[in-house]
Amino acid sequence: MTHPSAKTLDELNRGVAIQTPPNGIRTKLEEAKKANRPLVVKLGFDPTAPDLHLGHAVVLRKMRQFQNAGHKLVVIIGDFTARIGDPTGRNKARPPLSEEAVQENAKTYLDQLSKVLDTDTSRLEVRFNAEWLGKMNFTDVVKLLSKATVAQLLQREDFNKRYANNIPIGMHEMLYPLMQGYDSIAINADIEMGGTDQLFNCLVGRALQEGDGKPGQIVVSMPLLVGLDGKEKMSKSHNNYIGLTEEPNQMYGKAMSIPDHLLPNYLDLATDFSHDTIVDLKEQLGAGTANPMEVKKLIAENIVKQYHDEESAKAAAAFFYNQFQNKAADEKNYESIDASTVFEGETSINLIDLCAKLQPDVSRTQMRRLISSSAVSLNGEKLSDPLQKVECPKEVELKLRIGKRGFFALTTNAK
RNA sequence: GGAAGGGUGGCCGAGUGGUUAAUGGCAGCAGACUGUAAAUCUGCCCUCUAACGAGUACACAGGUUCAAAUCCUGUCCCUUCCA
Repeated sequence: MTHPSAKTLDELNRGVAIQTPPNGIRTKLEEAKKANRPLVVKLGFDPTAPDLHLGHAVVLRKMRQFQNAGHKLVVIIGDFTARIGDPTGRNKARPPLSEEAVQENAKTYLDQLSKVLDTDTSRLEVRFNAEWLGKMNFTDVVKLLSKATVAQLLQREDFNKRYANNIPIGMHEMLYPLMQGYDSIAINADIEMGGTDQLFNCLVGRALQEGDGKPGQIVVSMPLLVGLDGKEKMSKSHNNYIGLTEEPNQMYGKAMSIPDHLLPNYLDLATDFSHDTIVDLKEQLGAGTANPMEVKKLIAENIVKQYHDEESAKAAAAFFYNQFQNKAADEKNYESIDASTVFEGETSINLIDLCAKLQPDVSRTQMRRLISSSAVSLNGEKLSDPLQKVECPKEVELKLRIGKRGFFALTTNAK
């Protein structure tokens, strides 16, 4: 059990968007020290979306700091919610998850969490909320419901908005904050973590605990990370995310696609550079003395390093440079394809047939358009006629490029 | 149960009988340029076809018409108000 030194407190407070009540972290730390026990820090997950990304990592990294300070994390998998299913709007066919699927997802979570957190069971506990929510009978539920009013729930921004705009709000949706709040009672949470979008739900938890005659949890909200599109928050549904388990090259490339204006934001929320370095880089960006691209490269490499290792990060940086920045086409990395699988014995085939086979996901109509807009090149030479014949390679391999990211090398291995 | 409004391409959103595969915006893709898969500009953006062209598409099922996303009937779904 470490003592809440000024340094620890400082670290824990840094980067937090909102903590309720103010100075709550300090209060809790002191409480814990007095009682000589670790704090219980809670974070909830929906078990239906097992892809964690850098946005989640903002919260996770803060939680890691709590771990380092000797406190205990409880990750709650909302399997009960998933069991009910969500009949809202378009996603009608979202079947309730089976017991096995939930377990499987939980395992996936743990794998991903290990990228940031210490997953030693003495430091991190995983609980399923069906454990307590599943046991409640209707009397319990109604009792829980009586703790909140419709007006209170309508204060939540998205409910409020939807109500004002005639967009449906399911009763069960209004129940979610209460269920989530009840989780806090069940595990005696001292602190609940989340993005600022979770503030409302977390506060409900605090209120419920107090209504239950227990000390209310502190709510620690981390800023939301803006996604690669530079607009929406990072999320799977906007497809603007970098997943924690993505391959180094992809991670690096995606990081290079963040808009320039987001750089300071990413320095703060996604890198583990020292505070001084971050301040320095931000200053240089502001003053225009640093090239945004170079800073972006630093960020990209740092991100890959965090979720893989130093070596992969360097390799990814080199790969990116070679593949996309280097003008010389020769040394790029091509996916090796056995020509016979494409040519199937023919000595030559149409360009469009060739491309269609290499990228079967793209419809032929689309491929035709791609070729016409000169997105395809063969051995460095742009081709724009879909019907152009391509000879089956013999000794020398064919280097075919489709769009920015399709690199294929056709070779004849046989014979 | 009653009344009113609504369901359009990945999303938002025009269109209320006829060059409408359907304006516009967002997202996506490509090209140019560059400082990167940033920014900016340009083009593309249902499928099949070498092409002429054809096939699907405006909740679903029918109907009227030379012609329907657009009119009629029924069904399903959503929203609001009243009970």
